[in-house]
Amino acid sequence: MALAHAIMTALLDADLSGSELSRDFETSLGFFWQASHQQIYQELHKLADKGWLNRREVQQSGKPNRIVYGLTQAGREALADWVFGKTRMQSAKDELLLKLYNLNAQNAQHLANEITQRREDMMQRLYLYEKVRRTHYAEPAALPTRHKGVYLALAAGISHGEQFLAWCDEALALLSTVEPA
Amino acid sequence: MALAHAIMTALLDADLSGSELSRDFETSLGFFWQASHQQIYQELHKLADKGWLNRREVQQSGKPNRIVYGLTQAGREALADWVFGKTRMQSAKDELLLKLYNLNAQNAQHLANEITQRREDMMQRLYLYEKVRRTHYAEPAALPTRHKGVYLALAAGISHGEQFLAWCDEALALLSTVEPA
DNA sequence: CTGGGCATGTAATTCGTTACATGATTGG
DNA sequence: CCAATCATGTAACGAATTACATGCCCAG
Repeated sequence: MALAHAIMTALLDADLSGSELSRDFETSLGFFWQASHQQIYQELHKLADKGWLNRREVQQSGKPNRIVYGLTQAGREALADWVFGKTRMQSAKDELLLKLYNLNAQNAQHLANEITQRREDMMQRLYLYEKVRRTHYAEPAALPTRHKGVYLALAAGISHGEQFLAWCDEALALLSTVEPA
Repeated sequence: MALAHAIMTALLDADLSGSELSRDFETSLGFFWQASHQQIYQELHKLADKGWLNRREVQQSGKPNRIVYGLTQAGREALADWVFGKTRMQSAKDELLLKLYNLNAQNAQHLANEITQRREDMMQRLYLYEKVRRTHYAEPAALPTRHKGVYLALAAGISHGEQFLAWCDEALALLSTVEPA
């Protein structure tokens, strides 16, 4: 049931449409939660049926109409309760590390390429995160309470990203010592 | 299909039974791949049917018999091929960070407790990882090729863990500035 | 000889992914 | 007008979780 709460969390600050939520799950929120647009649309229907979200259609000139969802009071309460429940999920699955277990002279170059690619993706992401930090969270201790939590999630993303870059460098250095087949 | 390859990877060095695999997925491998025993038993049957694993029963005095699985030649080849395919999964889902988005004066203490708990779990895990590194991977550049890959996965776990501890400290410090309700 | 734990498994349900569909809009 | 794109959605399938089941051995 965690996707439901992820969606409601994304709606705390602003009402959003399915595609806007989808984009959030690819960028900011995407660091610690992923969901496809298909999942999101399904879940939005379920949540609206449950009475945790309300739904309204917004006319747009020169664009398809958006269907915008917002938290109801019941939704806010369900979300607040959920925070006190048991926290279970902390899954991390990474095929790349699995593949490294299979390292040999034949595939070393291939794996090095994959790591290089990921390094670049992470740099890109870090650049965005750092920009957000500078512009909105320069002085964490002075933030309003809820924003402190958002800042901490951002900080987790940034420090994980920096650690990852360093690991990539170590990995590429070590892989370069593997003699090609 | 990645669970199949995770299991085969775990069987590269030694033949294992379902419960032994299960334990591996909780500890070493568990850092970047998780699987329940139910999933593992199901997948073992599938893989044996496919001819990628062989299966033999080992009599044990004073214990239930173990059913031990090992890679076949076909399994080794399928695994080697898989390394060259597209690497998609890098999912990370963490309810705790999601909950931090919902930070307020009421739940700050609860969240601080959860972070403290996770910090201790991670310390425990790091202690094990560091011990393995010291005893088996003291000089990475001198390792045989495949072990270099295993080392890199371990190194990813360790540096991620260290980063996480630092983040926990930052988080606890900032949470302590939230006035209780 | 019984209660608890371990190794192995099955079944039902929920969650997530892949593939496909539809209408409307904008760029060329 | 045609191709590409966006927003919304459905269907089928595969993966993962939850709940339950069975036999066997050990400790008390």
